[in-house]
Amino acid sequence: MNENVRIRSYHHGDLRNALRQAARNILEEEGLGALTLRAVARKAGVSHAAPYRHFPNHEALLVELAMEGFTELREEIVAAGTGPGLVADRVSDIGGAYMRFVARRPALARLMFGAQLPNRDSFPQLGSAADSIGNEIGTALGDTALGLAVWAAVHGLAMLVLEDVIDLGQRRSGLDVLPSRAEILLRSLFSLPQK
Amino acid sequence: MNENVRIRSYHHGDLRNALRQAARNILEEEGLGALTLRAVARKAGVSHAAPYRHFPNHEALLVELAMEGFTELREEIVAAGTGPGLVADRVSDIGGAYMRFVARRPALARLMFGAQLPNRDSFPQLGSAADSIGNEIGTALGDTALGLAVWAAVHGLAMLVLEDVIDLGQRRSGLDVLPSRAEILLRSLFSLPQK
DNA sequence: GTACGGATCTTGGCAGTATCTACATCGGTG
DNA sequence: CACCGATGTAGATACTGCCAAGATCCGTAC
Repeated sequence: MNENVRIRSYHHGDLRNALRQAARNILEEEGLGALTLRAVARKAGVSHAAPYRHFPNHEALLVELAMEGFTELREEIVAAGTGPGLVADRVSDIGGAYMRFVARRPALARLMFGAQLPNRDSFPQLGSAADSIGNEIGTALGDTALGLAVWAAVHGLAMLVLEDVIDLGQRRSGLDVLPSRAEILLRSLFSLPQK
Repeated sequence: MNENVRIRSYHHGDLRNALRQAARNILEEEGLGALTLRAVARKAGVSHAAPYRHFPNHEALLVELAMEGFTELREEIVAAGTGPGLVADRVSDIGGAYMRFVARRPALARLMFGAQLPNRDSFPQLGSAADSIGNEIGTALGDTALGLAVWAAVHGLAMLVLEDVIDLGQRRSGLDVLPSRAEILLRSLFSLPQK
C-alpha cells in the first residue's frame, strides 16, 4: 500500500521495475554487450532465474528497453517539430533533436536500431513504435516523402558515427560534434543557407 | 604443389580459407547470430579449437569478413561512379549500387555496419577500409561534402530497411524494393527530376 | 635417409550465458 | 487460518569463447 517497497525479503515486491532500472544502468554504463539477464539479476540482487518471472526471455527485456527509447525519441522529435518557425527550420531542429538523442544515449540507440531485436512481424508493438517515429517526422514537416528523406539522412549520419564507420573530427568519439554536423548536413542537403 | 589440397588428413592443408568460406556460408544462410567459431569449425569439419590456429579470436574472424565486404562494396561504388554521365546521375547510380549491395548481402551489411566489430582505433585496417568507402563516393562525385551527404542519406535508408525499422511496401523484406526507393529518395533529396 | 623442431590439429576443461524444472516462500483470499 | 497461486531460488542442460596439454605431420638440417 505504500510506495516504499520492502527489500531484502524473499519476495522483492517490485522486481520488474528494479530489473528495468538495472538493465538501463548496465546499458548506459557498460554497453549493450554487458546487458545479460544474469548481470541484470545480479545488479537487482536476485537469483539468476528470477527475471524469468517477469520477462519470458532475454529478448523481451531488450524489447522493453527499446520501446522506452522509441517513446523518448518520439517525444523529443515532437517537441522539436512543433515550433512556430518555417518548415525549413524544423528540418534542422528535428535533425538536431535526433542527433542529440543518439549522442546522449548511444548504447540505447544501438539497441533500438541494431540487429538484437526481433522481427517487426513477431513483435508488432516494436514496429508500431518505430513507425510512430517516421509519422512524427512526416507530420511535423507536413510531407511524408520529405519526412522519410530527412529521417534517412539524419539516421544515416547518426549510425555512421555511432558505429564508428566515419570519424568526425578528433573529439572523444565523434558523438560530441554530431548535432552540429547534422545541421550542416541537413542545410547542405536541402539547400538552406548555413547559419 | 598442386591446387587440389588434400582433405581428411590430420592437417587440413588450407584451413584458413576453408574457415573463411564456411563463415561466409553461415553468415548468408543462417545470419550473424549463428556465426560462432564452433559452428564455423563444424562446417569446416575440424575440431572446435582448430580455428584458433588461424584467428586469434572470434572478433578477428568477423573483422576478416567485414574487410572483404568493404572491399567488395568499394569496388561496386567505383564501378557505379566512373560512368561518363553527369555528376547528378552518379548520385543515383552510386546510391543504387550501395542499396543493391545491402539487398544482396544483408547479413554481411549487418556485420560491417553493426556493433559487433571492434573500435576503429583498436583495428586500424577496419577504419581505413571504411574510410575508403567515403573517399570513393566523394571522389566519384567530385565533392567531399556532397559525398558525405549522399552517403549518409543512402546509408540511413539502407539501415532503416535492413534493421526492419521501416517497412517499404509489402514485399518479402523491404530489401527487394530498396534500390528503386533509393533512387526516388536521392532524386528527391537533390532536386533531380524523377525518371 | 633420418631425426628433429615447429606448425597444425585434437581432446579436455573452465567460465559464462540462456533457459528449463523442481522446490521454497510468501501474501492475499476463501 | 489454511491454502493456493505468484514470486523467488537452486540446480541442471546445452551452448559459447577461450586456454592448456598432447598428438600428428611436414619441411629442413645434418
